[in-house]
Amino acid sequence: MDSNPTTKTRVLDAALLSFGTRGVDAISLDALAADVGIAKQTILYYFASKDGLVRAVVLDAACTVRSHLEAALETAPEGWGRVEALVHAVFRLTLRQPELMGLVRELSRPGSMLATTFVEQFDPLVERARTFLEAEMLEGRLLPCDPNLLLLSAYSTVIGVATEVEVLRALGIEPTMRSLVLRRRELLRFLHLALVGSELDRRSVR
Amino acid sequence: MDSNPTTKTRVLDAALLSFGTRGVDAISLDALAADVGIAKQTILYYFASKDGLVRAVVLDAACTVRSHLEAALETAPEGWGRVEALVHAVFRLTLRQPELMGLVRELSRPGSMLATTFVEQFDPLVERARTFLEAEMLEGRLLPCDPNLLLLSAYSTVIGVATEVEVLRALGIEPTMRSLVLRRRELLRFLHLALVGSELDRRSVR
DNA sequence: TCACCTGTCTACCAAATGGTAGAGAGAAGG
DNA sequence: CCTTCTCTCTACCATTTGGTAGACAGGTGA
Repeated sequence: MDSNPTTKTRVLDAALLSFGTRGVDAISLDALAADVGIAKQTILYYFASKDGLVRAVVLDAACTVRSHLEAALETAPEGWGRVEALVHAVFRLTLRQPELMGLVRELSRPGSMLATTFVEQFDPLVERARTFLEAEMLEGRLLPCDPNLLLLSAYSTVIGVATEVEVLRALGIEPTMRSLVLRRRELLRFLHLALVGSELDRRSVR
Repeated sequence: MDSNPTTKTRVLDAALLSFGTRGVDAISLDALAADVGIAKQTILYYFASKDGLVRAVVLDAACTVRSHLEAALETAPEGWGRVEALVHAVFRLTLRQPELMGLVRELSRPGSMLATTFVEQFDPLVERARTFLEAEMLEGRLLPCDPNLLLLSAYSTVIGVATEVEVLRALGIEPTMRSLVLRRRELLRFLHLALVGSELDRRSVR
């Protein structure tokens, strides 16, 4: 770790945190500058405009998420284990940097220009996932279905379970570390049933 | 239908549309007034402040969603049919008023004050769903699990599949009516597997 | 007729916002 | 020592934003 981060990265980090938790529109450059402890103009020195800053933040976030997912796939076993590894990676990331997932949700608003920017970073990963699913279905280890729609269902479920804190509150579950682990386990069971079609042995859930 | 809606309801409707599709922060009172074709002050005559307007819109939206869900439950059969009926209701609503679901997503941002306001409207429905799930599990028609977490998974999946238009685009699926129907069918299969534990007969999917 | 209430408008305002201009400090290099 | 380049700052500015004050028109009841 660099103990003396550059001003630019400090701005990027603070922006990611603020944008991801409170939304891009809710954060002014003045507020962000005050947060970092610099003058607004210093931000505009590194990023031509607020739009430029937002784009940089989004690219940065996409890069972070992608590298974590790829790292998780590196060491993942075959078959169902890969799904498990990805879910674990998402939850780990959500725990450490909730703002990342917040930004993902922010971006997926219909019509958002940035969604494309963000999502393009994942094209290779999506392609890998698709071919993986097709292969598994062919070999009978996964129930056959449309891989695209399956990916969507799985994505929605994982992101939702990882980030829907307010809905959880409404259900009477306070979002603690413990409840996060429970949610992950329940989610894996849910996914396993939908994908593999049989009950997951609870003891085998990492 | 009232062919001559009051100014107040015209403001509410326009606000729901704008807030739901582009976000609350992105819409100024001036823009909204211009959209409705009135002066800004007229909005502030009916709603004490922008915050007041937003709250009214949220309550209105919650009421709409709730009444649709309740209506769907009225005529729904027992067991799995109830789940199906709810999913159909959500998709129907998403098709007719996408901005409603957009607002729901907007609200579920962590820390949003309005989330509570919105979600309180659904307490009775949630309670009903919970007891329903517990009863079904007891009688062996649903696989046993934590009803709260199951509700969360199901909610996330349904809302996600219904609203993640940008993610769909990234997967190469243009959001047409046809693809919406396909998504719904695939989602029901997904849910049926996870809840009931066996393959859903495709011909029986309404 | 007069007072009053409702609904809509024009005119205005203070604060905040994204952005520009340009000065100053300090290091680097000739 | 002087120039140049990098980085940060203060001082502004035009526009937008949520919100206030108050005028005006039309209807209603005493």
